[in-house]
Amino acid sequence: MKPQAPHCQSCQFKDSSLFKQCHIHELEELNESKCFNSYKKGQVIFHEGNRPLGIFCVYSGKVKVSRMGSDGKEQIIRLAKKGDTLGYRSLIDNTKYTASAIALDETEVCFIPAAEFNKLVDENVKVSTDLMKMLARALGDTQDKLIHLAMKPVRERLAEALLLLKSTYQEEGKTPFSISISREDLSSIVGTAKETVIRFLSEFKEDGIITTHGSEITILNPEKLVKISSMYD
Amino acid sequence: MKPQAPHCQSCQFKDSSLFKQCHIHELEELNESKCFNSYKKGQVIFHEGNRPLGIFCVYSGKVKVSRMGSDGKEQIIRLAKKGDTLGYRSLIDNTKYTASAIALDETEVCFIPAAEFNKLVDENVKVSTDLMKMLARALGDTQDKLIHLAMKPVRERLAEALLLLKSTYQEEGKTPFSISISREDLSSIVGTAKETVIRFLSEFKEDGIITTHGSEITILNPEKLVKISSMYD
DNA sequence: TTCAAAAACTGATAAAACTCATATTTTCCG
DNA sequence: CGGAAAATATGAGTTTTATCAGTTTTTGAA
Repeated sequence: MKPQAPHCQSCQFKDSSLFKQCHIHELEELNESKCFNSYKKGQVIFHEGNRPLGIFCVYSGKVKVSRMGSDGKEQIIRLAKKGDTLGYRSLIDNTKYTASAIALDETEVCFIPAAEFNKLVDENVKVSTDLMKMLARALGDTQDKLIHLAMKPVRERLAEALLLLKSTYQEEGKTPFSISISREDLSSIVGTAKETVIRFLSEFKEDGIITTHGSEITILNPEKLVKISSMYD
Repeated sequence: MKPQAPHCQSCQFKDSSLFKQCHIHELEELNESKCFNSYKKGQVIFHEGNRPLGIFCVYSGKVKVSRMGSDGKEQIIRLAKKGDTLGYRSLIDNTKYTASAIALDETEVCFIPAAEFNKLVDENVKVSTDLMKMLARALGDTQDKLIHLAMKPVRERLAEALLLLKSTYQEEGKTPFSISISREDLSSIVGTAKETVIRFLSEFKEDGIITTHGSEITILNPEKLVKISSMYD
């Protein structure tokens, strides 16, 4: 029933992923060494503290990358979607994973062993340049998150988080945008308590900005969210 | 009176900076194109919103990299010391500076034009590999900051900030560590209000962990700071 | 369909940190 | 050295957000 992984040469992300600059023979080699895997909602793709053995390419689904505090509180560092690369930072830095990657949906992922990845980066300058730009962009994004966490109140950060979910996961033309996400996960993106998230979501509902059905949130008025999120920019 | 910049070939950081893997002829070329500058305390080295024209190498002094909120609140993203590279993220990402670099002391900096930097990165794989690792490490550091900001209370973050200052700026053998830093800057590292910083510093003083003379803070008991900073790790 | 578990929601209270006001000390310029 | 400006320090009161306790709704499996 589950769709098999296509060959890298015919992968729908071959022209948009980190490997878009690869030659055909490189894609073939990639295809030989890669390993396809499925994860159910909640399953761990890689775990904080483990040594990276390669990198991951998301083929379908949604993934959260997050760290746990000792008090059980979770902070989501990044959201990944199909076509995204996971786990490259630790591999390059040659350190253990500092965060875990967990499937938010039924998710399919290709694993590329470190040896193959390193070979590719060494041999293809275009790939290594793209990788560098990816790192630079990720660094910029993380700095933005840091700034907003430090400077914006929860209401604005929540508005921003909803817009992030929309810009990350909205499919072409599917309007209005809807997503099923637990209040707990949402609070881990925003960096606050789940009750606080719920309260502000209720406020957004009263203002007609969103509606909810269970854990499903529908964004009716993204413009208002933009206005709220950038109140102090 | 001011010491002149030495040639890159005999720079004291030639074996520890980003350019440690350069050949002699590359260092010579670097030396030709570089431009040496001095900055007084408070002077801007590069400014948020401007386009990067190259990268900076700190030769002496201390630099803060920070962003301003519209309400005038500042968040310090990074502290740089002699031997460190500045402004590379924006250049690689080909975006405007998202933060400003400001001298915290009398500071000397070499500027390397983008063309020269890019040429070097293109031609010397070792340099580009090191640059990639630098980005990966910076990303890891920033993620750590994000997590701590989200999860740790101010008291712990302040202890951490003091340890960061110590690990960044303590000179070989100079014990106990002292640094002159405004409470305002310290609060911009921690991500809190300056009064809050002052209150916890007073507490640390009462506990004999630090002493202060004006804006000079001396760390008497770093071990206690470690204990405080990792209370919930 | 039903029921139990999980998740969403609501309210009350407490804690952490911010703001504002003001006193005191330090800095540094003339 | 003197004095004004800046920075540090402290106190009181307020705001924001967290925590805890409980209710209602949703979900998913028997």
